[in-house]
Amino acid sequence: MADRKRTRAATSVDVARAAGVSQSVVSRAFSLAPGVSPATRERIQQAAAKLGYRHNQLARGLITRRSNLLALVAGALSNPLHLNLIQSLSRLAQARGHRVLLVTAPDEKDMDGAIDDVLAYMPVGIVAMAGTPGAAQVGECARLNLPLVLVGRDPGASLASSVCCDNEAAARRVAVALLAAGHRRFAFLSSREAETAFSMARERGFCATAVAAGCPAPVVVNGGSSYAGGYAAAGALLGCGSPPDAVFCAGDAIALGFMDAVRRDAGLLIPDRISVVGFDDMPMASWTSYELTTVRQRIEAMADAAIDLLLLEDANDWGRPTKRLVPGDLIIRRSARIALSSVEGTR
Amino acid sequence: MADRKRTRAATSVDVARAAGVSQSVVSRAFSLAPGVSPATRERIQQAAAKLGYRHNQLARGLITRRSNLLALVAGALSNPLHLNLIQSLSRLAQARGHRVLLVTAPDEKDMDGAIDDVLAYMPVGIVAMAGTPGAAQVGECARLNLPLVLVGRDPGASLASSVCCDNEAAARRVAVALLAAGHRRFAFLSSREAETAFSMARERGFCATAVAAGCPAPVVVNGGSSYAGGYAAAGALLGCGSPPDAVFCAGDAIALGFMDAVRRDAGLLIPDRISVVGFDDMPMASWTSYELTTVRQRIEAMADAAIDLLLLEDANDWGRPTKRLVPGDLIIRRSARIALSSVEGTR
DNA sequence: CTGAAAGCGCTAACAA
DNA sequence: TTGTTAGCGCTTTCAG
Repeated sequence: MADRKRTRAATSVDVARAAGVSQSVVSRAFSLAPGVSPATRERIQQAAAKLGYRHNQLARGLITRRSNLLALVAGALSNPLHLNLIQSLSRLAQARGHRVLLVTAPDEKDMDGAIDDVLAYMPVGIVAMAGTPGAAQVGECARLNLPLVLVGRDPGASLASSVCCDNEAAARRVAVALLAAGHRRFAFLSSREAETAFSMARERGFCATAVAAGCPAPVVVNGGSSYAGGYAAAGALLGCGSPPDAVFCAGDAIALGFMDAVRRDAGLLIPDRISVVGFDDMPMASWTSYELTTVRQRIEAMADAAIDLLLLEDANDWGRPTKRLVPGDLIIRRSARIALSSVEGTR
Repeated sequence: MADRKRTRAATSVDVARAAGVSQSVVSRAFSLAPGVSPATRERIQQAAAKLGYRHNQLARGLITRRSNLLALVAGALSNPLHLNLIQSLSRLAQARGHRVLLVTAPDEKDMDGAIDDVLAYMPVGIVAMAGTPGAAQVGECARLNLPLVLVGRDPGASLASSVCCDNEAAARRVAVALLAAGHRRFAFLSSREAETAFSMARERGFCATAVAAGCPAPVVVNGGSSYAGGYAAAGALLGCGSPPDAVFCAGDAIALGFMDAVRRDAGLLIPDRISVVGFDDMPMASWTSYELTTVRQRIEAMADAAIDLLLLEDANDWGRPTKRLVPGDLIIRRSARIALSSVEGTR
């Protein structure tokens, strides 16, 4: 019955006419601005509801010179945790009145194109994940005074803000716990081509602590960042001489692959003969086949910090880039000989 | 040097001035419309590049009455495959010149609010995943002539288009293969509160085929859709009387949980004493601890079909809703006693 | 092939 | 508290 032949959606002008007020009052009513009497506001709501009016975000963004979109630029999405991160980011952004514009880069190195084209939507800011934007793009954001925050990646020398798990500290904690349980011969399985900063930070914290305790320098094997990589690394690691008694992996997928290889091909008992520790705490880590001891990343907290930073920089002007570190939690399961008592207060 | 004190980004007017043409020619040049001489086009490109001009999508969307955003409304994101789906969707949409506006619903049932608010961005269309929009919202989209396609969910009686794995056919194929290998006592582990249509379609195809072959009706256990659910289901299933000799699970996570329970608690050999088959083919299914025989969903193909449908409906007017079924591939691994030869042509 | 002009639906001064 | 008015940056007739 309410469908006259109007083909276009209702606008604020229609609402104004229906409510018997001017269009600008309608605008104020919907932007929650002050200066509208409760009675008028009510009439406007009624009229709007009746007409099925919807606040046009494009028009709003155009005049405001800023959409309420938060651009999420993603590189190589591979880890199941990326899904949680996306979800948390989107949920939290929405709670603050923003929506997420998701742009995936063709590959991890090419986030720059993605950043560039998201600029056309005048977002409130950009969150970059699973990849690292190039210096040129970071600079461009700075020039435009557009908040940019990396999550899960170290910005290195660039001027972007970031929120990161405190990889190095967590890795040190792992080493300390392993040391306390009597392990001495360590190995570290790194991620990808070892170029990723987060993997290097984990390696650094772990190895430095082991060496400082008088152990031989851990063997570092680079087998790629996946299950297959971890599986393959086992061959390289266990084939020669005396195998390590504890291995720390740059990611859970690696650790799980390594465990499977150790059990199937080497026939070594975990953790009796060899302890393995992962990083991330993805869902599979807790499965009974693995019960992987690992470092949990607080994804939700990281998402929250990222949005916080973004909105904060949006309010103020670009200052120095901020770096926010979120601690990782050591989750003790059964893949490593670590006594719970040795890690008081890690959780 | 190029930074004069201009604080606002360059607009098409600036470019026009710099190139010595009118603004409308600039517009044509950038919307790839015909009717601009190569020479002029070149001059415009130069000027634009020099000024760092970016086509403002908000303004374009406003005048055009249609942004080039594709709204992706997601319910409960849980399965690792959801990440692939999001990624594929976004990649393919981008390839066609669109960008993805991601809106996550607070919970699976409440996609309606999400749909409602995405309408304010005048998207080209809406893709719904991991949840099912309510009838009211579907109707609203129809009224607005806005393409809506569900992926991975059956639209039931509603007027939305959909692209789905052909769950029933795949389930039948699983039953046939199991039957051919001599299995007779079947069980089906269903998903969630058994209300999800996709789980029911799998159950239907599987059970009907088993019964038609003269087997006793499969035992159906509902343990939730996760690893934990599958793990728990094993207790219920293996505790009483004669255990099944083959179990088909509504999802891989369930199957993996079930396998772990069978091996750890019941001590039964897989596949010698009991065959297990999953659905989805998530990455973990191929891990050597499991080597799960399962039905692979062609995520990429589904994403492609979804976008296709959307853009097609966008071009034409809303007609009858279309339903596109994408076949599932039976992937033979070692968790079930199925001879490869018995399933010719499934791949 | 190019230019002038009229808006898209909204916000934000400014006036009343 | 409300109304008037001038655009935001772009597409799109319609003339030249």
